[in-house]
Amino acid sequence: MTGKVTIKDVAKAAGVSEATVSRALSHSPRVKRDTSQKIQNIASNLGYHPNDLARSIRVQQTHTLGLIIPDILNAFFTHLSRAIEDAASRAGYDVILVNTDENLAKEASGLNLLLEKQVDGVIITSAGGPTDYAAILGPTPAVFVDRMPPTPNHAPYDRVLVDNVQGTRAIVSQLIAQGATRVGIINSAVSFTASERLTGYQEALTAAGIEPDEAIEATARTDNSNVQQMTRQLLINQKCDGLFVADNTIMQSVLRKLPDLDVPHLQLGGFDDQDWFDFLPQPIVTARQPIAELGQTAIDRLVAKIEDPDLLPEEIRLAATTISR
Amino acid sequence: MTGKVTIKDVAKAAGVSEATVSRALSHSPRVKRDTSQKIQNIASNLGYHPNDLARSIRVQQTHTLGLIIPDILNAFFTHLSRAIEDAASRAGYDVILVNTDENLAKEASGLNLLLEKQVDGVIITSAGGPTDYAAILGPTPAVFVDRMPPTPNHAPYDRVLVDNVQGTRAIVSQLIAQGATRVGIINSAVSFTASERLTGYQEALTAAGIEPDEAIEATARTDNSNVQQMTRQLLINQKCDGLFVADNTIMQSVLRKLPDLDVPHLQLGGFDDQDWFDFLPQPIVTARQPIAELGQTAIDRLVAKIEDPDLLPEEIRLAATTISR
DNA sequence: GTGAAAGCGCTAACAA
DNA sequence: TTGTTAGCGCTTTCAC
Repeated sequence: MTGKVTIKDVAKAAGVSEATVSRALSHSPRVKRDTSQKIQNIASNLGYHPNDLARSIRVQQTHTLGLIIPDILNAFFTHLSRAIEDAASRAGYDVILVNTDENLAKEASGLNLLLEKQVDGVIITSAGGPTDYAAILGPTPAVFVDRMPPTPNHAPYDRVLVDNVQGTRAIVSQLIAQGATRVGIINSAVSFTASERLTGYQEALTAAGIEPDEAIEATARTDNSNVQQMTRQLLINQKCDGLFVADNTIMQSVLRKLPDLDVPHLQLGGFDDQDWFDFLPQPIVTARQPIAELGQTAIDRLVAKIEDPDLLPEEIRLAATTISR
Repeated sequence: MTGKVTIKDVAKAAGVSEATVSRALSHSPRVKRDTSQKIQNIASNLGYHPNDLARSIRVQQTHTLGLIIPDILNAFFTHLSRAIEDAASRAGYDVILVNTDENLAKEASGLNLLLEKQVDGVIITSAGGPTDYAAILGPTPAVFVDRMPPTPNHAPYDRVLVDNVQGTRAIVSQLIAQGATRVGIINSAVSFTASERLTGYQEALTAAGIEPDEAIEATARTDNSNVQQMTRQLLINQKCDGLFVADNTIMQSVLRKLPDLDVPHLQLGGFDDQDWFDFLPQPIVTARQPIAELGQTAIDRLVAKIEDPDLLPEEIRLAATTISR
């Protein structure tokens, strides 16, 4: 916490009361121009920085939001947090970020940390546990983004989600259109995402007159440690000529395995686009998620809820765009 | 800012004074076991979250650090901030991040924001302007990481930097060892980085008995908008058979241009490693920066400086590792 | 082992 | 247009 100069020092130096300094610094019209000007100068000369903590505690608002994500190193979340920060900034809020690494304990302690810092609201990418968010959050507004909590009659929070079913269906249909006849799936360990993407996958198969086959529906571990082996299993043993991969971290493991496998005609598709996919020798069909809109919408809803706590929660679905290379 | 339940509520419910609650919650030994236990329970039942703002203002410390980086979307900074956050967390500090987009005004306002939030210290990747950091920071401890400010007799701050000269020299030497005879450079727009990397580049040429040629020393714009054209200029017009690229964002533009150029035997090298370079058809020689150590060292120095303001600043150089593919 | 009271830096009535 | 005062939620002497 910085050394020192407080409003009192400025007041003293300017020969006015603290109240007047406060008014001058917030450009209140109720202070004379000269006085105001003089105070500004003195403040700046003294290197005065208003203490936002004191201010927040007084006005009961921090104009700060909390953001809970699994891991900033995951490219999807890198982009999502930047989008959220930009949107928040436009709305006049700062954001504090917490990485959970999909760990429920870290998520809970991160939430507590944010609440102790008195954030005005939080945006959560749920780690998907049985966490009782309402109990932790109390009256603090929240919105879930990208993933919903698995509560049965879900809590009174907004949800801003991608249409995973539609997105996956489109990709898998595209793989089939490109000639794949037997499309396997390596699904995500994140249950919310996984179940929706599995549905989309199965719908696409059914729509093409293909019977889903459980033998080629695999699920990655959280750390993806089994993905390379699954890739071999699906592409070699099960002779899949198409493969849908549920997220970008799994895709990375798959790409690492492919050169060993000699499957030049594989039709490969996955959720989450990354710009370096352009550079791959192997074409990939992906779903580009509407990240900027996700962030903007989440902030819009959260700010609305902060300003009007009685606002009823909604579930908003945004469409993903298919990209073929 | 969350609704409500304060230490006063807990005190009332427990039939004790606020002071006792405060002691109980901070596990002071000066409160009876039963009392303490009872208070803990009541607090938890009431959903009490201590107000960290009030606490910070009272104890004059926020155990929060500020981090100023150009852009979290740049993979190097994504990793750096995660490393810094992890190291900070281990040391008992939270961190608030600000993106500057290499914009001096944003850097200055971001710094002010952090100071108003009363951070105990800041870590800065300098945008490289003539900013008078000492004037803005006042007594707040700071350490520069990755890039130093261009002040002549530099301010009393620690600097944790990568050995750009050594790193670049190693890469360019490797390109030559692999057969390149005419190695061009596309340098960074960031002046600190650029000048050091240029030195390393020239040293490698000289060491190999090659005369540096200004005609093949180019500099990218901040937004890299001229990189593709420069790539053509160097590889086609100037007939370079080797190319050193000063950072990962420039590399991305170069990679986008290469397929147009038909230069299969190009020896390509660049600073900043990315794991997806493994998947490229084109091999690349890179310098892997010691990001985790960079973050840990920066935090170590900053925390030391917070605890002992009289600590003398140092400049620490960490070596980069060359990776050939 | 516990309570009363002061005060961190600020803003917002209320007065003047 | 400016000053006085109270108080936000917390910790910390200083009493008892």
